[in-house]
Amino acid sequence: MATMKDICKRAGVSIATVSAVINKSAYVSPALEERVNKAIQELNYRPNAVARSLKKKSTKTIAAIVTDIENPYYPTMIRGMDDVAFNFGFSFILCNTTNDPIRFRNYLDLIVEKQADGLLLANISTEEELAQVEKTGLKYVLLNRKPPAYDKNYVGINNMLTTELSIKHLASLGYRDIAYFSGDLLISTARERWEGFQSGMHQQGLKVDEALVFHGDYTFRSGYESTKKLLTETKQLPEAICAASDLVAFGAVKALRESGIRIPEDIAIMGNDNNPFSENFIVPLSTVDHPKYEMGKMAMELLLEEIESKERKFPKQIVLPPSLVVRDSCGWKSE
Amino acid sequence: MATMKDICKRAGVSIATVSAVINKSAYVSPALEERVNKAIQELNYRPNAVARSLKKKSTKTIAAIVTDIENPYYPTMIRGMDDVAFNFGFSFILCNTTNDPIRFRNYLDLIVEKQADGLLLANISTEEELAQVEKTGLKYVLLNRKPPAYDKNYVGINNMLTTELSIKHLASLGYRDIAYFSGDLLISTARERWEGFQSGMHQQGLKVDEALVFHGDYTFRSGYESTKKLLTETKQLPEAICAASDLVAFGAVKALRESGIRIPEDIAIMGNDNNPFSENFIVPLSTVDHPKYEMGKMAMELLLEEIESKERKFPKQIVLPPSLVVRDSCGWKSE
DNA sequence: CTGAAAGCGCTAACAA
DNA sequence: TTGTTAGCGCTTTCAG
Repeated sequence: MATMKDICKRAGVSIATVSAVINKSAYVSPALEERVNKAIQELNYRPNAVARSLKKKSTKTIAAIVTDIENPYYPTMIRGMDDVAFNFGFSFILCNTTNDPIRFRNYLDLIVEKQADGLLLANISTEEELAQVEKTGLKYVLLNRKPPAYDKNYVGINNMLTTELSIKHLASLGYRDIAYFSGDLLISTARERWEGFQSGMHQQGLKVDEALVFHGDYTFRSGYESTKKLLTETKQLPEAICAASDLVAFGAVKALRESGIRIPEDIAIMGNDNNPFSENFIVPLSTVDHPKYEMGKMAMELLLEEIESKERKFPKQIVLPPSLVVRDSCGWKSE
Repeated sequence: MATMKDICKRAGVSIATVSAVINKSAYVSPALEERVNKAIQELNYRPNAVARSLKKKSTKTIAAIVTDIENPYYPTMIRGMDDVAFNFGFSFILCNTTNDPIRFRNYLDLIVEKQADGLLLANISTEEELAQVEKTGLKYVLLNRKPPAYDKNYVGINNMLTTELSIKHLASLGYRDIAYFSGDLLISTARERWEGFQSGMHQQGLKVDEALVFHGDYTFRSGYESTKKLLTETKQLPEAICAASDLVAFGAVKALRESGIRIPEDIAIMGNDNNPFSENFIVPLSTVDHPKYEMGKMAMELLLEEIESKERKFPKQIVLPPSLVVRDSCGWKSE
């Protein structure tokens, strides 16, 4: 690899001049600039970012930590991140913890050693995890999930509204007897959706039937099992199921169909998050769309702003709106 | 951030001693080692990897370039890569080109500037792209797709076998009249699957009906449109459709159902690649599983081996076997 | 406007 | 066994 020294020899100028033309950091006479550029071309020279980073104490790289890149929620978020990182000339280290806390710790160490300029975290749920992040001293922003009472930089969606919207939709279709399949309440988004369910029911003048709420997690399996339980425990089918995620709804649909129950004729089902496959699922799933791309994008923008500006910025929480997506799984109002 | 100098002051030793204990690169008396470790603890010191990289001319980072991280084929591959990178203490820069050639170029520049130790590429289809990669001078391995006649480091699957397996399965179920929905033949995997279809038909003593092959790409939309075309152009439905990807199969299923055609009763349909949602699709899709995780894993291993060993290794092509996954979309042999 | 030189944090000879 | 020192490739004063 050619270095700046090679360039200055070849161009017959000093190293400072080379630096000046590369970074446009000072006026250089057209003649010299020409010569330098020519040498750069000829030697196929590319500046060494490692050396520059050492000097400037900035690597222009951001790390993102995610628990499970195979969950289709994340690739879209990641694309949002990557798009803005790319536009800012930053690169982007991806860390997939597979939900392993020790792997999380190790990634954090790796990230400080590599001198990343900032950190994006999509799955921080506890104070302890947050404390570890704080300990790195890095600038960071959380997105999607957050620990209780967290009040620093964050971008997420209005999860409470997701379920309120769902209930409103269900109620408008005439359903009153509504089951809820909750996510894991240790996770902020699941707590918020659960609250939204309750307040939504309240707003619609409906009451929540404890026998009809099942606490599980966001997985397909959880939806499947909750449905099986529902089917055995309760004598009469509810009119509708409100699921905490599309995967949960998928699982429910599978179990329902195994019992010969038709959707939406016998029961309506509402998802949450608008999984890429919902549109073409067995029965196109009515759900609530989350702006995942924007989440990733804005989180990266927020972080980069924070990094590029010298002054300490005031913490900012950005909450994006979800939106109802009506497909077939809840039926249609008979006029 | 504390530096090595801070440590040596605090521990009252020389900087070389500190380096020796951190890297275990030389014997240090237990007493000194103790003192050094204590100082490291107290100052919460972490070595600066960029300084180390500058000196050692190795960054311990690998970049991966992928065209579309939202295609569920890739997250699994990426998990495979990340798992081994993590185990080797490497970190992992993700570059999502969104299929934009100029973005591809820019990523390549970024990657050489950042001094990545190696490069993983999942979507190289042309000589030109390959030439650009070669020009970086980096060690690399291709996976999944490759340019024609490429004979260097590669890991992929036996794509020809995927369609042969499909046809064999279809034939065993008694189908003879089989349509093929191809991917984009500019892509190596699509070419290989297409060849596999032809040779598979041949092996089963079946002949391919030109009127029944549709060239498109790997998308849902392509499957949908090919089916519409099939439905209008041909008077009689084939007995089965062999799709070049699961997404194509999904699109076909959608179009078929819109026309009231039942699967598998009226027509059988076979996917290819085993999308995570195929299992729970409208009709559970029979398909061919690709070992995506292993592909990512082995590609990263191959690359890391290459990097860690000094001698020039002999190029290696690893071809992994696909495997048939029988679900419901092709029906079952009536005893 | 251009060049010389110091130094970012670390490693690895080489000396002691 | 431990310490001194010269760079790695670049940026950035500061003189000229």
